[in-house]
Amino acid sequence: MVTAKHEKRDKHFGEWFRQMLMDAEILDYRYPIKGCGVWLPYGFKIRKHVTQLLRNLHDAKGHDEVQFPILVTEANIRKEATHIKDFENELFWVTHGGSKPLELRYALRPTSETAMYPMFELWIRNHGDLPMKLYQIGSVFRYETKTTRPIIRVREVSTFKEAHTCHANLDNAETQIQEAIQIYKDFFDACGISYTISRRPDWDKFPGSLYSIAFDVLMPDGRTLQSGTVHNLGQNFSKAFNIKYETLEGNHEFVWQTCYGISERGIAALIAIHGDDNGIVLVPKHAPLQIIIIPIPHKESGTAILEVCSHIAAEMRSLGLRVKVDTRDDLTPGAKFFYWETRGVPIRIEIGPKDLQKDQAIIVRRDTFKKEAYKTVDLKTRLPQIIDQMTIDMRNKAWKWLQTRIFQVDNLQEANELLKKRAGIIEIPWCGEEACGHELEEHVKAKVLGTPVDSPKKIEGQCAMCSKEATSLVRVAVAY
RNA sequence: CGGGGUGUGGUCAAGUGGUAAGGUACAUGAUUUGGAUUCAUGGGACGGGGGUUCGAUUCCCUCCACCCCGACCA
Repeated sequence: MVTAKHEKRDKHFGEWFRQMLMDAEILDYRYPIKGCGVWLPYGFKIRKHVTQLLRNLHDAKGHDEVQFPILVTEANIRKEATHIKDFENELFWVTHGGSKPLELRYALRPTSETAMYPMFELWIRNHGDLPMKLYQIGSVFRYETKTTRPIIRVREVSTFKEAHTCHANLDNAETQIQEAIQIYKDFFDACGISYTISRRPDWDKFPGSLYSIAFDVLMPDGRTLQSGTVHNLGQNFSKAFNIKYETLEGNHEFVWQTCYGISERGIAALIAIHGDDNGIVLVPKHAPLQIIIIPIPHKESGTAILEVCSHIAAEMRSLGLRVKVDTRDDLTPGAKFFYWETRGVPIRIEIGPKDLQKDQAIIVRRDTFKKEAYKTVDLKTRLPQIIDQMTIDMRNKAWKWLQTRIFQVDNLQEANELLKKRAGIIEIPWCGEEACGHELEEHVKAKVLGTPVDSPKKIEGQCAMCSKEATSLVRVAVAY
């Protein structure tokens, strides 16, 4: 009997991940430009479900979807000083129109604040225009590093969902931050992805923000992937872009802003967290195909088997499930098992001559490979249950795994040893001083993720660096 | 951006200063079908540009792309 193995995934994660993208036909990264990849039909369908989930979550909280241009004027991109300072070295520039050099060059947006906010200035007139909550899903471009990795570190982020909100005061902006965090929690929970939420240290916050809160996903190789961020921008950008509103009293005030983003890294996390050595494993919600029915042909009863298969398929479809019967006659059933396992189809139904006799079907779960026989008449009620249970089990498994990879230590040596072997996320007492944070990063050669937001723990003891009284735990991990 | 490595059909991979094995995938036809059935037949490759040479896939330079380490970064 087949069981789920994670040997290759855990020991050679990079190689495994690339293999998955190609084998499961998610993304072809052989495009001739560094850091760019092509979403394949199957991968694009997964992407569509994921982006639709994001749309639903944002729409439900009163956000409106928009689409801004990719080109940004140089003047605008330079308006907020700290912002441009951080992005300067990562910009792609458009310098020519046809064969003529442009007098004013354009940048490809590395994120869309500087594309959107000049328009916000025009749109926002008075308190009635607030709050304004917009989002878009599109591409941003960053020319930043030699070490690109498909989906995980790219030069064209092709699935960048970014939301931008404007508010009348800081309190409302803070409330929005909480709503954003909840949206992202809902998102990752629906995907069955485990995560930590940390408040980034000041030296690592989004350029131009008051503070940043990040969702980090621990990958099987022990490195964290920053997969979602929520920023409180304060009035930094509204002052730079002159976004003002008229109050009830007739005064003109700068708006308070937030922004929060999530990218295709969410899909990378989805693949990495649930996948095994046989392929990817999709949460039923996002699977382009949720049930694959594989007939086991037989000389005499072959036609009858196919009839039962299509009957079951029709029944599943009437439940709103995405289902398909694999009728290809040039492949053996075994070959089909492998084919659909690679692509992560959550449920497999096998129907052969034996099952026909007993009026039953064999149900196999992709995550556990658990095989069970059910009466054909019961499928209609049992399959939705199995799918729900599978979703819950996958999420629980992800969280359970994460818990085993978070370590609380009180000294640098222990932290260093754990991080050296990429054990996971380390939590260590910290006084909150930047100098100690940098010392920590240098000592363990890893990145400070920040202080816990999800489970603020009471902390007694001393800063592992300076021995002063610790004010909080700080998380540190080797990051992507 | 610094250091190192690698580019041979879709993919994996031998080999050569005189145009190139094999596996797998693909196509066609048979045969099989409860975990990748077997056989036959077929098409398809030396990353781009420049140089050395009678001749370059092979040697040199360069560009592009990929991989590893570091820096930077979501």
